[in-house]
Order: sequence, then structure tokens, then C-alpha cells
Amino acid sequence: MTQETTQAAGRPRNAEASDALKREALRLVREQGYGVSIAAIIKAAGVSRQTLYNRWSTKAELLLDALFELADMQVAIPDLSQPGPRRAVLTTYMREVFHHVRKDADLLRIFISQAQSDPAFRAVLYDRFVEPRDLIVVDVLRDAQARGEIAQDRDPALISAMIHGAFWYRLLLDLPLDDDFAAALVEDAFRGAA
Amino acid sequence: MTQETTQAAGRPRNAEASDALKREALRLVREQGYGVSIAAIIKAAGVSRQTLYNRWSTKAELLLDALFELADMQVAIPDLSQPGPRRAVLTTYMREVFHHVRKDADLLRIFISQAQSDPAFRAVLYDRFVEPRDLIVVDVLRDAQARGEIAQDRDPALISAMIHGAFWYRLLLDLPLDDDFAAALVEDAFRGAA
DNA sequence: ACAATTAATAGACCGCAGTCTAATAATGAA
DNA sequence: TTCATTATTAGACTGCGGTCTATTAATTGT
Repeated sequence: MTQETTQAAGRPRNAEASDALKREALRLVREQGYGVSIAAIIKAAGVSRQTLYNRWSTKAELLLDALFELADMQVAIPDLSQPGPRRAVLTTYMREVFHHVRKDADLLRIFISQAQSDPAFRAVLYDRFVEPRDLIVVDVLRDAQARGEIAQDRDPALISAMIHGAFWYRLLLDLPLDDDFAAALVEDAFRGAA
Repeated sequence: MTQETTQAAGRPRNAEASDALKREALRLVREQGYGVSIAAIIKAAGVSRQTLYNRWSTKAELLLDALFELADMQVAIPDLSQPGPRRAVLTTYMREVFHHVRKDADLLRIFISQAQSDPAFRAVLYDRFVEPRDLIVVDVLRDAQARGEIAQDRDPALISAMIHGAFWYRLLLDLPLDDDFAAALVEDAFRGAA
């Protein structure tokens, strides 16, 4: 048991090839847009076509991995053990999400686009991007309910869908996702007496 | 002045070719999905490739025209001169929108998808689909505000973005768009005292 | 009749993502 | 050492949307 993971038979994968592919793919897409060709990516990474397709089944899956690994996509999960109004917590969270998204908004739009004609990719995107963020917002909203900040009879999952939906709607229509919009969204979601 | 519109010089366009293209394109896409090839569409329509591209610049634009002309995409605009709560009016409207969308949900998802890599198509989709529906909802919400059904300090455009956003969010995630969801959406949008 | 103009046709062509093939390279096991 | 196994490589190949070319057809104006 000297190797980190159980060593399979045969020639091992070249980890540097994986790193180079992710790095060069993300760099080229940021520089030239998603239209950059696979040929250009493998040339920049110095590997063959098959080496890419041994690791990822589509360009979109390569870029999704690249973005999650090389861009700091992960936003800090709100700490609900701390005191203070949950409305402020959610505003801060959504502002951070928008902030991170703004840097690679084009790529995120392309991911949602690709998911529409590739069910496998839709599932991956859902598991890695959509559901985690949805669960975080639902948790904050439930806590807000417990604290009496929003009415008991409302459905946190529905509110989360409206917040994330408005986020996607503006993203896909190429409209700005700024701090004011995040605040307005949360304000409206928390509006009214508990 | 015997012709309906001013007759340009040269050979006139064959209107039947346009009709056949829209009809066969929509039929084939409904039967086989958007992946159906241009070659199959022009063969079914009995025209040449160039005849299609003389009329539409992409497959998506052909299908958008086809859907708007051949599927009854237009939902009745709510009559705000009638009495009665605007909440019910909006619920009915959103249910009708969902009902129409359900028949060609795959195609609508593809339109949003294509709009992400084709700015010209995004503009067309926005003008013909997004903005008209947005304006209708904003009008109903403004009327609801005037009638005291929702608070004066809320922003109808934001509420519409949350409603349509949640609609798109569920559409793009391939989750059901049913009557219950329409009602829940409108109920939450109208919640709280005016 | 004839010229000018625009449409329609068949089919070649381009660049693309993704697949496939055949040869070679690197590893563990026997 | 040899074998089995998996990775890598170069490059051919497929099917696609969309473009381009050359030829022919239909219309208006003179």
C-alpha cells in the first residue's frame, strides 16, 4: 500500500496531462470564448485528442472540472450558529455568488446551454452547481423561519427557486448581476410580517 | 397595384416553400427532437438548402418562426377592465403559459440554449417571447398595486423577474411546470398585507 | 424581344465535436 | 523476461450546421 489509491493494472494516467488540459482549456476559453476548438486546446496542452476524451466525454465536462478546480467557485457557506438577521446573511451570500459568477458568466451560461441538449451533463451540473447552492439558500430560509423573520406558512424551496430563478433569468438574458439586484431580491423575499 | 405588397424586381419568393419548411421543420423536431438534420428538413420540405438560408439564418430562427406561426403560442392577454382579484387573473395567466409551454418544452429549452451562443437570436427571442410576457405580468402586478392587492413599495419588474425566473429555472432543470406550481408562485408573489 | 434582377437548385466545401484505428509506451504480475 | 493491461499518440473518419459557386428559372421594366 505505497500508492495513494489502489493502483490499477497497466500504464497509469499522466496527471500532468489532466492538469495541462484543465489549465489550458480554461485559459483559452477565457481569452477566446467557448468557441475555441478542441484542436487548439489539446495543442496548447501538448497532448493528443484521445487523452482528452479518455478523461472527459465532452468539452463542457472538461471546462466544468476546470472551472471548479481552478476558479474559486465555492462561496463560503453561511454560518447559522452566529447571531444576526438571516436577511443580511442571505444578502451577503447572494452578493458573493453573483461576484464569483461575474468573472465567468459566459462560461456558466454555456454550461446551462449545454445541459439542454446533454442530459448527462445536466445531471452533473445539477449535482455540482445547482443543488448545493439551492440547499444552502433553503437552509438559510428555514433558519429565518425558525427565527420568525419570514412567515411559517411559506415554502423555502419555492422562495429559493424564485431567487435562483431570477438569478438565472438575468444571467441568460445577459443583464447585470450586481449587488443592488442581490439586495432587492432578498428584500422582496423577506418582505412582509412573519 | 394588383399585388398585396410592393413587388420587388426579380423572381418572387415561393411562399409555399416557406410554409413547407416551417411545417416540416416543426413536425420533424417534434417527432425526432432538435437533433434532426437540416438535410432531413429540406428533403421533407422538398426545397434546396439555399432556399432555407435565404429565409432564415439559423435552424433556431426557422423553428422559432415555425413555433410562433403553427403552434398557438399566444396566450390571451388578461383583461384588466374586468373586476375581480388580480391574483386570480395572474394565476390563470401563468397556468395558461405553462400549459402552452408544456407542449413544446423541449423546443423552448433549445431556444434559450441557442440564445447563449448567438446574440442575434437572443435579441429575437427577447423581443418575441421574453419581453411581451414580462410586460403582461408587470401590467397585472401594477394593476394589483393600484387596487391595493400588493404593497405600493414593491417593484413589479422584480416580481415578474422572480416569477419568470422560477419558470425558466424549472424548465431548464427539466422539472414539471404544472398548475400547482403556477398557483404557488403567484400566491407567494401576492403574500402579505398590502 | 431583351436586359436586369432576384430566387431556386444541386452539390461542393469548411470547420467543428466527437469517434475510431493502429501503433507504441508504461506499468504490475507471473 | 515475458505477458496482460491500460494510456498515449497521430491521424483518419463521421455527421453536423452553415457557406459558397455555378447554373437555371421567374419576374419587371424598357
